[in-house]
Amino acid sequence: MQDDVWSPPPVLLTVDLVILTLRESRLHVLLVERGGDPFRGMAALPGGFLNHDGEEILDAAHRELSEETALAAGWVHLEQLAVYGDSGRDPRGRVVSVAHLAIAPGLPDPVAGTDATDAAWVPAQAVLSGEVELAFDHRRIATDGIEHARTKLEFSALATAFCEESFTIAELQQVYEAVWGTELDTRNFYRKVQAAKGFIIPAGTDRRTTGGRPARLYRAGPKTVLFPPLIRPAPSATEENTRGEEE
Amino acid sequence: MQDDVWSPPPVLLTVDLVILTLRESRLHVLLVERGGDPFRGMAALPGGFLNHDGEEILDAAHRELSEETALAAGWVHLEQLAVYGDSGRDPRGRVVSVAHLAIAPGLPDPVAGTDATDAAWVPAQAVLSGEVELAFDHRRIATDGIEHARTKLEFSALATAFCEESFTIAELQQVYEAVWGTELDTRNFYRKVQAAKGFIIPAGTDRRTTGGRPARLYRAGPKTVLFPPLIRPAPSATEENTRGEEE
DNA sequence: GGAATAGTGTCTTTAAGACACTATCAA
DNA sequence: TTGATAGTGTCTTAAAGACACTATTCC
Repeated sequence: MQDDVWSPPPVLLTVDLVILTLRESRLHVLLVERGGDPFRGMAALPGGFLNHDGEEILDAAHRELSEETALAAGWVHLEQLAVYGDSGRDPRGRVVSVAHLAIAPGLPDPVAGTDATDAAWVPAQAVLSGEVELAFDHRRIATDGIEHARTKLEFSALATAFCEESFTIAELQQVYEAVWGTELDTRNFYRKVQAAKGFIIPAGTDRRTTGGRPARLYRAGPKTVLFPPLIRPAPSATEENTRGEEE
Repeated sequence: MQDDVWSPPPVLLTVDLVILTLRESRLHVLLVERGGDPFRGMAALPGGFLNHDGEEILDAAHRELSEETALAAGWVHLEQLAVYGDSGRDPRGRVVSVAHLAIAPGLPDPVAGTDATDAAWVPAQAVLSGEVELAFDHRRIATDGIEHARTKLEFSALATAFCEESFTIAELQQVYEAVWGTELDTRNFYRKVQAAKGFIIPAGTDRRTTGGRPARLYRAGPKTVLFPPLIRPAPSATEENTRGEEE
């Protein structure tokens, strides 16, 4: 079946990042303009090759993240999403990408990174709808990443990763509304976030004001698994995207 | 930052398989005995390198699966789990593994495959507990795979992948009990599987008998997403494994 | 009739959804 | 006092958990 001198085919590894944040109460993805071939000039997810043979994949993701966002490494949520390795996905050869999901509070305008001539926050909706074209299979990766975030919001405390260290319940609700692309009932939302013990805990006696009654401040609690979860409302058939439940 | 002639470090890609099945109403994992170095003679997950540069990752997983189980490719559930690429995980160098989860109905005793001198079904519990030692980081991969299956049973129709084409509700309950490692209330289970419309549908007028009242037969329905889901009971603190909910 | 397995019905509790009012601040 | 934002309470419905009996077959 295989030669005596057969040796496995090497591949090149990249990390690609779906970096999500909220800007003006809407979900945005960070995209870069590709500075080199292939797909020069086209929008793409930030990412790049491993630096050297010993670099850990997660370290590479952190490195790319800080190159693109100039962010303190400890403060953002970063997790592996999936591998994309179809043989035809990169014209340069066999390039396998480990996609990561990164989530951060409202970020400043990005700085141009090493491989990018330009970087910008783009509304997630523009990527999902196909209005913005992406290089490689990056639209698929971005779509998977956004869907992953939407699901994880239901069962984990991920939403707090979109917030500053302390935040109001109204701000937290805006996170859910922006990521899910729905509107939520304030009263039920208050009830549910407080029923999930350990999700958020009061942050001192601090308050903040913007004209009306001052809001209580909270910070992320110790629990990462929400119980009961905050199930997102089923999209009402007329929505933007229908969840595929049929086989 | 990088040389003019810098080029990205190549890595070797493997696929590893967490193959789950039910034997004697207990969850089992397929393990092989390694026939070559490193870890010669130690138990490991089935898997191997990509065959040639153009081979798709999923195809490689299917190939390894049929090499180990001699199974019709179309009948098993196979999905990507995650990537394991820590630089120290393989003494041969930088070997990155794409782990897959495979689930199949009760399988015959395995046939020895290409790289394996022996293969055997091992109770999942023996792997989770550490009673069986695995090569590389395969215990971690197997643990992640089992946990993935446990969670997916809650929200998807995955359980039917453990069953033959037609099955009884009692058999389906055994799947849940074996994978979760819990006992379930028969009456509530009947109610819940039937409340999840599209999960199972009656299979003709067929019945099967084993001494008592004949059972109705069902087959997998069109829905892959269960609503309402079948939430697994919270492990009661005294259980084998406690779910980490704290950070 | 008895053993064995299949299948169902009810009550209570928990959580979700829908819905409208009160509270606290600044100007 | 008005405008703005924060926060709460109730009723109804859906689903989970606990629990015990009836149904159909073979012997």
